[in-house]
Amino acid sequence: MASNDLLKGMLKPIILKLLFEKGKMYGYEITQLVSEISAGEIELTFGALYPILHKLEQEGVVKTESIVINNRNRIYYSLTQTGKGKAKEKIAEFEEFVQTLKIFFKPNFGLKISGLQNFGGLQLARI
Amino acid sequence: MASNDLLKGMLKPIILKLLFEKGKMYGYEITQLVSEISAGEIELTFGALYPILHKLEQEGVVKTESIVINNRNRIYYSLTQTGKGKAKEKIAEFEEFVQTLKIFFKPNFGLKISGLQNFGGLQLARI
DNA sequence: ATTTATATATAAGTTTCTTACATATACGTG
DNA sequence: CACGTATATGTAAGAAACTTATATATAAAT
Repeated sequence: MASNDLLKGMLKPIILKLLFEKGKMYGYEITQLVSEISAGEIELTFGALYPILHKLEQEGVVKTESIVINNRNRIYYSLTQTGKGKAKEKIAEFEEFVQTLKIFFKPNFGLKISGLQNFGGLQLARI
Repeated sequence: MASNDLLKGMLKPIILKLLFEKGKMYGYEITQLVSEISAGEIELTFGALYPILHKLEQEGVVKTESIVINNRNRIYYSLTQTGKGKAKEKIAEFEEFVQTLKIFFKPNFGLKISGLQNFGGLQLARI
């Protein structure tokens, strides 16, 4: 598994993305899918997951639906109408952020090469 | 600027990557370069930066060199020999993690399409 | 004279996550 | 039948990382 420190701040947008794509999911299912998608790289623990889900519900971003399957309780989470809008924003922000992160390991960080910035008014763009 | 939450855990690997590429840098310079590279998306605050640098020094990952320029003190940070090895590891981890993050917004999360997993033993790979 | 840029640093507080604990049913295996 | 593993949700204490506010000091620009 990836160094856990790297996860900070990523869990909420990942959960929102999953709910946005899948429509509705229950907690345990989310942990399994995150593990599957990331090929075991990201292990979303319950201690992290449930507080996030509860907070999202409290904020009105997600709503719940409780059903009993095989004598076991299962709580489905889905985005509310307003939650869908917020999720879209967060997902866009997240995607933009990942693009930004990628720049940090491009050759020369995608910056113009010093001394070659200017060729008769031509500007070198980001690689 | 990107939602600051997203930064958590990313600052240390970013700093290590910069030191790895640039050889030596001072604190203020690091904040400026991070801002430039990320086109203002990431603002590395001093309150975050200096504690990280001090901790890295304490761990023997970086060493310092203090000089006076224009009557102002300037402290250069560079990776130690052992620090270079650690930095390489962290950078590799970081890059792998960014690749993992990218999967979360691929169509179908890069997973096999349900019901089409198996074509006479052929396995669909990640997209 | 005042603001902005350069330069380093600490401290209080908040958020976020980890680790450990708590509870309960279902299923497979020796 | 006992035991472990999988399924399912949850709380609480603690650690780690970052934000915000504060402090200090010089140089350059307006």
